[in-house]
This record gives sequence, C-alpha cells and structure tokens, in this order.
Amino acid sequence: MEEVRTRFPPSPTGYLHIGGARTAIFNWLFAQKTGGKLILRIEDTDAERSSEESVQGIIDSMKWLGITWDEGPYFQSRFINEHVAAAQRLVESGHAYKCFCTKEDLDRKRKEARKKKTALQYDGTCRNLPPEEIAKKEAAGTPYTIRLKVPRGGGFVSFEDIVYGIIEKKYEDIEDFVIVRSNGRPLYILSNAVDDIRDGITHVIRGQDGLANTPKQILIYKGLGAPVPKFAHMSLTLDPKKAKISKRTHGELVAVHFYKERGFLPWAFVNYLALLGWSTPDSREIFSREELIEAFSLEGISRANAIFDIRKDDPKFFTDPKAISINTHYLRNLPVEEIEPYVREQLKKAGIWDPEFQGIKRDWFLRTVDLIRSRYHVTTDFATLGRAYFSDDYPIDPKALKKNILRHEGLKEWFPILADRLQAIETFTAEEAEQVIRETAEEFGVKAGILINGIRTAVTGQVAGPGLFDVLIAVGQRRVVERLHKAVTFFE
RNA sequence: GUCCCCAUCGUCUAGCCAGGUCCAGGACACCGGCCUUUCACGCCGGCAGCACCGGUUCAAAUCCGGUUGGGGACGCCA
Repeated sequence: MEEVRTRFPPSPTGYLHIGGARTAIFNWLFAQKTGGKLILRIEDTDAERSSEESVQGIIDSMKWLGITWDEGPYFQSRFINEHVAAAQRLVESGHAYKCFCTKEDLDRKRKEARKKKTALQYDGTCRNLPPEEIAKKEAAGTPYTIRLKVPRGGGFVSFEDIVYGIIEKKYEDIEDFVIVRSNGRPLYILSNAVDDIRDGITHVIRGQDGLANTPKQILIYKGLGAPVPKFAHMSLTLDPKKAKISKRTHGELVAVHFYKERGFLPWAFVNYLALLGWSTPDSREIFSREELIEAFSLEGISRANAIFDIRKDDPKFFTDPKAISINTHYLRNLPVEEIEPYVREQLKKAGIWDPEFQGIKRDWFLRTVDLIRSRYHVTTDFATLGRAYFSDDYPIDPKALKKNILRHEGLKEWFPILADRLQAIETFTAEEAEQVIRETAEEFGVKAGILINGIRTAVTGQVAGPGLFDVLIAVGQRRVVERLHKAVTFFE
C-alpha cells in the first residue's frame, strides 16, 4: 500500500486558533497512525494579509502542542508559476477557457440574478468564444481570467467522503469557476489542488467548509490527469451561539497560545481538542499520546458540528469546563516530574523561581508540587494560589483573613506562643507540630480548628489548602515561625 | 435565491450502517451524601436527552418521507 501523506495548510493571517489546531491534530494523528507523513504548507498567497509573525506564531503553537510534521514548511507563494502553468495546461487540454468578462459586468449580472431570484452562477458568456475572437481580444490586451470548463448536459461529480459518505454534486450546480485572476495570479482553489498533487497528498483532512469546494477541486484533479486523493471532512467548531468560531469575534479565547499562557498542559489541550468531534465506541476520554494514535480513526469523526463551550465572563470557568477538567486530570495524575517544567515556567513568569528548586531543593519542590496540585486546575495556579509555598512575598486573601484570623481575637496572643512552641521543636515533623498545636488549643480552651485555620491563613494566605501539618512541613519550620510572628500585625 | 451537510442530556458524545438486549450508556458541568481541621482529591447517589409529524414493522433513537431548526458553500479571499 502506498504511503499516506496528509497536510496541514494554514494561511498565516493570524495566530493558530483551535479550529486550525484541531485540523492539524487530526491530520497528524492519521499520519502517525498509518505510519505516513504530515506536510506543513503555509498558504501565504494572500500577500496583504499574510505575515512573517503569523508563520512563526503558528509554528510555535504547533510545537507547543507537540504536533510534529515530516516535511515543510513549504510556502505556497513559491509555486505560483507552477499553479499558473497548470491552468495553462487546462486551457490547452480544453478543460478551462479564458474569460474576458469584466468584474463590473459580472457584478451587474449577479445583482440582477439576485433581484430575479434566480441562481447566481456565471452564465458562460465566454465559454465558447470562437478562437479568432479570443485571439483578437488577447491581441488587444483585454485582461482575462481563466475559468474551469465544467461539463454540461447532465451528470455529476461524485466522491466518497470518509466522514460524510457518498457526496454527489450535479454539474449544473457548479458554475464555471475562476482559477486564475485577470492579473495572472492563481486562486486558492487551484493552488491548493496543484500543491496537493505535487506534494503527493493521499488524504485531504480538512474542515467541513471545504466540502463545497471538493467537487470543484476534483474537476481540477481530473482535468490535470492527477489521481484524486481521499477526502475526510470534519465537523466544524462552533461557539455557544452556534456561530463559527473566529479570531475576530472571539479573540484570544480561541488562540492556542492563550491556553499556553493560561497554564494548560499541551497534551491535555490536544486530548481535549481531539475529543471535540471525535470519539471511540467505548467513550474513552483520556489518552496518552501513544494511546490516542493507536485509537484514532477517521471513521470516529462525528458529522455534527461541535460547540466549543467557551464561557465568556463566567467567574468559575475561563473556557470550556471540559477542557479545564481534562487539564486538571493530567495535572493531578501525571508523574510530578512531567509537570515540573510547566510549573517552573509559571514560577519564572511570576518572578518567584529559585534555581535551587531545580538543584538542592528539587526533592522538596517536587513534594510540594505534589502536595498542592490536587486542588489546582491550571499551572498558573501554582504561582498564584500556591505562591506562599515558593515565595515569602505572598498576598493574604482578604476573605480568609476575615474568616480565619480577625474573627478570633485570641489569635493575636496565640500566634506568638504557637510560633515559639513550634520553633522549640527539635525535629520538625507533622506529628510533632500537630501535637504542639493540639496541646496549645486545649490549654487555652479553644477548638483546634480555630488555631489550625488561623495558622493556615497566616502561613499560606489562603482559606483552604492541604492538611495543615503537611503544609507546615512544606513551608518549613523557620518560615512558619516567621510568618506567625508577622501575623500579629494583621490585627492592627 | 440556489446547492450541500447536520439533528441523542446544558456541553462533548456512545448507540444508528447490520431495528428488539436502550423506559437510551459514559464524561464534563450542576445538586446531594460519605471522608475531613479547611478546600480539594477520592468514593457513593441524583438531575437531565433520542427536535417534530407521518410511514414501514410484531417491534424504531436506529429504516423511509416530510416539517422545523442549525450550520456551511455560492468571491478575480484563503
């Protein structure tokens, strides 16, 4: 069997968004699964909207996600001559023709058609121009476009889409579409097909919005005498209002880099995206890289569009809850060493990274990360909610202060006493610390919980967290004592 | 206006092709309980759906037709 070759062809007109990432992921998975290749092709023929930064941004995002490609990036703009040459061949072989209609004429006709409520297809004015007339117009320098000559008189284009099944499109429903502009530049529909032929693409896996283009592109393949690849169109990703997600209306929320910045683990994000519109019969949801590749199949892609459940302005979820929950799952269950680099990155970004966390304090660092991770959702939480573990400069949550400290006047006196007693412990263990705290509570006739919660807030700034005695060990005797002494000032 | 695609809990979906085992399963979210010094985790339980109408059939989420709804494409954008 011939080698599978898929491609991901983003146009560099902005960052990589989740729709594009999903397309890239599916192409990548299929290539990996079949032992084939993924080709990265930058479709940069729209010079005005394309930019170097976008190319880099897309590549960065793909790298972050861990989507590797085998060839490229190729740049479509380098092959324009090839595209035009292909169009010439189509003209010579009678599969395409030159059209001298002006844009103004066409606009006028289109407007009329709209008014009369008839189809707005090209009417074929130049389809059968006698050769003399073509020569005459060309000699006069009349600009022309090249249109594909769609077969007339019954019949249809048909192909079997791997996801949608057999698709048939009547010739009469396809107009003679333009493949080369009057300025000599090729159009996407042509360039894309010609590039796919040159790159030997065997499987075109793309968004369902390409479905309508497919019959046209098949006509191009056939006209060029090239083998037609297999097509697999995937459902689109919609927003909660069922509108196509777009950079314009959703901004950063749909940008891959946004998820990197907000503390997603890249594989968790890939896992989530793979689940948007794809599933296995056993409804499994968590996959390692190897498992996903093993489980992937194009047949598992759903035909119905999926909604990316972004919740703008939701205080609890800054994006699709399912995405967060998958990230949370990985954050809790991966070996700590695997999340270590991502936590490090966040602490660095927050300016509280200490190189010793990677050196002499590494064991402590990993244990601490492990201790607190079960209540975090994204890696940025380590630098915000978990700041007190890694830095002495941490904020006290006002709510926690009120509830756990200020409400209990007695703490003003107990904190220094506790500090002294904790300091006096020779080998600072959770058990020892617990004993000291419980005895102190008893001595002053106060519930241990009051002391425990008060200390927690003083030492971590939070209302909640891991079991206090483990916290004390993680924070360390010296720092605990310091923080308790300092806590007295909260009453001023 | 024309053409194409789609339709199961709030969301992602399994089941549909090969009708009965489905008074529809899982996950997230939500609610309740257990655990607990707090918050999580974990465990247990709950809420919630086959868009509608008709047909075929002993039997339909599954097959057929229609309606409605949603999406996409109709550019000398990619």
